[in-house]
Amino acid sequence: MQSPPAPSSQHSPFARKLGALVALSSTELEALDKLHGHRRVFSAGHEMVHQGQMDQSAYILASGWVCSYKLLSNGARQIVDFQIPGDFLGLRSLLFRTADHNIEPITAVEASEVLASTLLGIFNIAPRLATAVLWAASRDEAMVVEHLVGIGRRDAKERLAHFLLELGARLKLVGLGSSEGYACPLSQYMLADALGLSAVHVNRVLRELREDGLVTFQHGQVTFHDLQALVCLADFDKAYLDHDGPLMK
Amino acid sequence: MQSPPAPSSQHSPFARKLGALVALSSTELEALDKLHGHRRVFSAGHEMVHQGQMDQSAYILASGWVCSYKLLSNGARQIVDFQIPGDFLGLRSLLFRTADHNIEPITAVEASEVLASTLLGIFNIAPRLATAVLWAASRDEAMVVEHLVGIGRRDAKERLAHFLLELGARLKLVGLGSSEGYACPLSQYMLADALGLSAVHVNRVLRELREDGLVTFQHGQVTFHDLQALVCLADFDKAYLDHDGPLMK
DNA sequence: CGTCGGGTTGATAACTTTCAAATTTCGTGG
DNA sequence: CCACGAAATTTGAAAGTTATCAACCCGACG
Repeated sequence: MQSPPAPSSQHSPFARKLGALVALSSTELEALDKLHGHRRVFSAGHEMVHQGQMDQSAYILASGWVCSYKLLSNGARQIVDFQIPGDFLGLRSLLFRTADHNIEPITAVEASEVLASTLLGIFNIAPRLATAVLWAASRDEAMVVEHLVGIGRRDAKERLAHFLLELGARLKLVGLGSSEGYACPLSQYMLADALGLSAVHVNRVLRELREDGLVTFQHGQVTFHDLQALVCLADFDKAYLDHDGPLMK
Repeated sequence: MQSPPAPSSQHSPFARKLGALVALSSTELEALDKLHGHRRVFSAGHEMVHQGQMDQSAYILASGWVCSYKLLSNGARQIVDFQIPGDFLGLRSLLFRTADHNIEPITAVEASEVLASTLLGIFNIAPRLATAVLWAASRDEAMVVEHLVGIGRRDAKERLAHFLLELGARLKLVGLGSSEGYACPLSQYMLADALGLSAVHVNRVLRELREDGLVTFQHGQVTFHDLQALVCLADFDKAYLDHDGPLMK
């Protein structure tokens, strides 16, 4: 969509992402590379961060899928977002003293741990990176907002269509998907908890979408059969996902 | 809840808010005061920012209520958040080149306009303020997340109860409410668009809450009749709204 | 093999919306 | 100060969407 000036493929996907928002100097790029210190591995189902835990780290996802969710006292779960490779996760857990949500790997995961002290230290060395991270956080917030709009004002079919499209667009940005489709390790239960629906209903709606010849969600694979019609049904506009290049020189 | 060290009442409510997150030096406080340059007045119903507009300013609300919302192509509206005095609004519209949502005053409003150049300039002079604003933005995101959870996994009654409590807690923080209740200029239509319900249903649920002796929402006044029972019904935890004092010295 | 989690389907119940209409509130001009 | 019209609130009835419950199927895995 655009060509960020500095950060090239030799830098981390995360640096590339920030570089698309704020033009970064080589000093700043070096500072960013420091973030990728402690590479850690997690396996599916073993929580990385638990609601209420204190002094948590953040992570930059290198491979695998993760989900962030909250649990209610009635036992219900709301998944707030899924993270895919290249995503920064747990910023709020790091910034606030205590984590306000859970983070759990969906697949096996590799991630770089980012300590609070490291991140704040980097903001000292390269202050403009704080602005860059603010930008990135705002983009994440825009995603949550879109998610909110979907749950609040779209019916199940539109909502599911929108979700599959958004995920596709995000995966495409990091080279894990195309306009044909993408590999997707999510279960229908997870879709349900993300979309505020029951798993049974997700299943039915998925069938409708399939029978309409729009998308297919099977065997861990999402396939778009009629992308344009799907975009139209979902009223999907990917503007909030990618941007027009560095806004700050 | 806590006593922020530096910023006292002589500074703006916004400075006080940031001061609760990051200890601010006097230089930084002065820089913040620069934000309150152009005081502007808006009247109810006249949009401040429109979805798609470019190069918008942000605002710091001095008085009045504002709402941020998105419109869907099917005509539905989802209110993402209400802003009350002391709130910063339109950060995303400023950070991204083009606004991704509408902002509209609910009552007559006074606000200080913050130009993009001013804000970024201040980050240059006082880099730690960027971190402080990142903190503030994360707190806002936490609110949106809580909102998302409510719409996704709470039924109408819990959702409404939670909403009224959250609003009350926020107003209390800026001295506009107490545990008795607060003045509230919102219509039932606005509640509906915020909570993902129909106005008719909001009305019915409001009646139930009233008949249960929990809260009353009438004549522009919210009154808590049984706060504890309401908190229990809504599973309300205000942890995400206030914080434990400066996390960064 | 037998179990277990995920997917699928039908039947029924619950919650919420929509439509329609009556009632009340409130600002404005006479 | 009252009358009027617009907007907001309220209520009932019917329709629609989604959840819940229950059962069955299937493939992975120990």
